[in-house]
Formats: sequence, C-alpha cells, structure tokens
Amino acid sequence: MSAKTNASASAAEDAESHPVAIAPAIMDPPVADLHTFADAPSDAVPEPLFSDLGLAEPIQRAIDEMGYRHPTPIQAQAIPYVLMGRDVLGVAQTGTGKTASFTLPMLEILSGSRARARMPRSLILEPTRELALQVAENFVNYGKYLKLNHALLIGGESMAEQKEVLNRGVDVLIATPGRLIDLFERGGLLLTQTRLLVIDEADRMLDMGFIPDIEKIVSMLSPLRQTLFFSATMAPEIRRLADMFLQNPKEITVSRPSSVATTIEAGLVIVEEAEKRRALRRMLRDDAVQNAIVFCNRKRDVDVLYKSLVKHGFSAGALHGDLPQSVRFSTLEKFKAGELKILVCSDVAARGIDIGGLSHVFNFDLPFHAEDYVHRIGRTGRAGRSGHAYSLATPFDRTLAAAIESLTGHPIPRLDVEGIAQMPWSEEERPRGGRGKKGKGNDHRGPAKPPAPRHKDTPPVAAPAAQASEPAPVAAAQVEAPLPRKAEPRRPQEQERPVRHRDRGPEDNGASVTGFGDDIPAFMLLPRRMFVVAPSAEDEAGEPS
DNA sequence: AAAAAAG
Repeated sequence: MSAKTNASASAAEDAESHPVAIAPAIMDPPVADLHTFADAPSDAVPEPLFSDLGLAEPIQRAIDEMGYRHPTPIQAQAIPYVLMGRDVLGVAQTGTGKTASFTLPMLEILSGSRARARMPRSLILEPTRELALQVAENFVNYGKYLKLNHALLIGGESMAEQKEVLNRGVDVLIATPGRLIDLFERGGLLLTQTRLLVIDEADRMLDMGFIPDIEKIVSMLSPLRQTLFFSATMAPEIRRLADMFLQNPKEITVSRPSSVATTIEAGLVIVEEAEKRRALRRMLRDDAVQNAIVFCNRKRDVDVLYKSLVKHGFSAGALHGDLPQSVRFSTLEKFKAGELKILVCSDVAARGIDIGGLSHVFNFDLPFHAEDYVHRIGRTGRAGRSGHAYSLATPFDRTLAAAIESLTGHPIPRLDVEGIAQMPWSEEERPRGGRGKKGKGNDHRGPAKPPAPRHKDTPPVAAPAAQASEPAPVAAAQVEAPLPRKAEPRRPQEQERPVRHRDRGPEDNGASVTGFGDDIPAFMLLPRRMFVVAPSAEDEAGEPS
C-alpha cells in the first residue's frame, strides 16, 4: 500500500495526459500498442518518430525516458508548424495527445533564453484549474532536462506566492482567466514580452462565458506573437474567435482520440428518483467497474451522493467547484493514483480531464445540455480501450434523453438493473417542490399531442435475442464528435443494429411511445439488456437512501 | 436550471 502511495508522484505522471494517447500504457511496452495503431485500417501511413520532429536533445531524452517513440497524429502534424513559428488552429480534444502537441515545441522554442521578472514569455489559458494543473505536469515531465520554469496562476490559492514566483521570472505561465486578469490589474505581471499564447479548450471557454476575458487578455499581448488555439469543436462562434486571434493559422483536425477505434458502451436506466442511489450502487458493484466517475448536475447532489457512497462502503471522493482547491487537487490525484475508486463530481471534470484507463462513467443525472453528455462519457473509452457509460434517468427526463440521442444520432440502449424497478417515461411534468415554473399553463403549443396509448401498457418488448449479452458498442468516433456539422460519411453500426428510427416505429413494432410523433428514439423499441449485479448484503438488508 | 472562474 505504502509503495503505491509513494509512487504517487509517478502515478500522477501515469495518469497524466501523454504525448501518445495511451495514458495507462506507459506500463505496457509502447511498441505493442503501436502495432495496434498500425493495424488500424484507417491509418495506413507509416508512423513518424518523435526523433524526426527535430526536438532538442534534452526534450527528446525526456520523451524517450517516458517510453514514447511515436507522436500522435496531432503531435506529428502540429509540432513542426509550431516550431516554424506558425499560428496553429487545432481541432482536437484531450486524449489525442493535444497537450504535448504544444508543450513539446514550446519547450523547444523557449529553451534558448531565460525569462525576466514579471514578464512571462509564454502564456497558456485553461478553463479550469484542474486542466491548468494537468498542463503544468506536462511541462514538469518533458522539461525535466531544461532550465525553464513555469508558474500556475489560478484562483483559490495564495496570490502572494504566485506574485513572488512571477517576480522571479517565468518562462511558462499557465493560467485560468479570472486570476490572470486580477493579477494583471494589480500590476503583478506584464504581458508585453509574451510571444507565445496558447488558448486551450476554446469551446469550453465559450460555454463558460470566458470569451470576453480571453479577448481582454489577448489585447494585453503584443500582436507580434505566436498563437496556438485549440478547440474540441469548430462551431461558427469558435471559428469567429479563431479568425480574430490567429494569423494565417495552420489548421489541424484530428477527429478521434487516437487512431484506434475506441468504443464506448452506453446504457440508460430509468428508475424512480428515490431508487437512483440504490441503482447506482448496484451498477458500481459490477466486477467490470475498475474505477468510475459519477457525474451529478448539482454540487449539492455531489455532496449528498458522495456521502451516501462512503457510508455504503465505497472508496469514493467528491469533486466540484465549491470545494477548497487543495481538496480538489488532492482528490483528483488520489483518484488518478487508484487510491479512490469512485469520483463523484460536477461538470467541473466533464471535459478535458484525462484519467488513464477509466473504465466507467456514470451519469447519476442526465446533463441539462446534451453536449455535456458527450463530454462526460468521453472521459472513458480513451486511447483505444473500451469504456462504459451508463446513465440514470427518472421518468421525467425523457426530453433530456431525447436531446442526447438526437445530438449523438444514436439511441442509448435501455438497461435493466437487477432488483430495481424499471420505469417508463412519464407523461407528466416533473413535479416541482416549490418554486420553479410559474404554473404549467404555458401550453401555447396547441393541441398537437394526441392522447396516444400509454407507454406503461407497452410490454417490456420481447427481446429478439439479438444482442442479449453484448449491447451494441457505440463507435467513439461518432460519440466524440459532438457536433456533426456536415452529414456523417458513414455510420458503421447502422448495419449492425437495424433500427427503424424514422419510419413510424410504433405500428411496425407493436410498441408505442407517446410524445415523439414519428420520431421515436429507436432505443425505446429495442430490447432491454439486463444489468446483472450480485446483490450485496447491505442492499438486501434494506437501507437508508 | 447548473457549473465553471475572481473574491
């Protein structure tokens, strides 16, 4: 045990995002994994070597020592352009090796000279503190043979300390926007000498309302700078920002987390609100659950669920934005190091956080925004490994589920959890405990909804014994691309799962679902899969919820 | 309606 704890420094590295998107594979011989890469039919190109990228010896040595030989696609494509001083527009998400695609060439560029007091030479903007830390770790790993220093400028931690570090001069400043602006306005730093800017996770910055801050920060920098801009998606709004911040950028897109087709097995369980925790516990007790992130929509619910899980003997931690920063970091480290098996969290960890070999993601609540579903489940099934993404819904979450399915273009197969009563979708509005909607009289939509047959009369759909044991895997490439802007070229699983999505499923199937018109989510017509978990003693004993 | 980030 102590050995494991002592290894936490290196365990942190293990769990860290790596140049090759095989986070846990640092233990494996990298070559073996790379053969898998090479075998992937879609990538028939010979693989480049890190040593071909022209990185300085100290950097190359650090890479070698970490056991990496081949850059990921984004690294192979971006690094040469960054080194030649071009602006880069990278469409990629964490898990593609994105972080090292800018940290490595930055180290190279910065290695020539030293920083001056209060004038950081480069600036990396991250949307959350955890991501900032992740990038900082990357610099530690790859910069170990260089004399460069970096500083983390984030909220929730002592400003005096950060000021002091800045005064000593930093080469790489990694910051969240709020604290950076704060310090800047207090005169704690000058950005006039900052010639290298990285805007990471731009789409998330947008979602979080950081764009005005980013614009402000960019305006503090010299126009004579190199800018690297990364986003998981390229929505029009993001494109506009890129045009604003970048000059003649080299655009690089990697659509998949790695060249290996990863799969995420998704599932949806519909239960009464009061049964959610019990259902979750059952699912968590499945032997396949190595480690899991459990997402809640609210911080309060994170706290409640976390305490409940601990009370039931689970090895769990909680993570959300209201917890002290020191706790946030240490909890995440413990989870990455395997000291905690379950991490209950808010959407603070929904994006970007890279945890190697995460076997399961659970949505204790369906997210309010369908895109968040995609981001959340993208924490698993990374780097060519299979992942599991199971969601709990109450009967009132029908529209949330429908939004997710329409976004991903894939039905979420329904799951049954043994010993838990499965529910149909409700026709009713969610009962609101007190304030909220002002009455339900906003029915200006007209009488379009016919009183269709009740869902609960629908038989539990006789299973055509199709994939009774193995649910259809969802190709991660499909799931990971949140906003399929153009028509998807192909959908491999369509032939595997012949679902009547559009053509009036109800009559065809004998099943009937209200409220969807002709556009019944196909999963509703699919057989359910049984999620079998050995009942535990406590569960049998009956318990406080 | 919620979370994140400044305090």
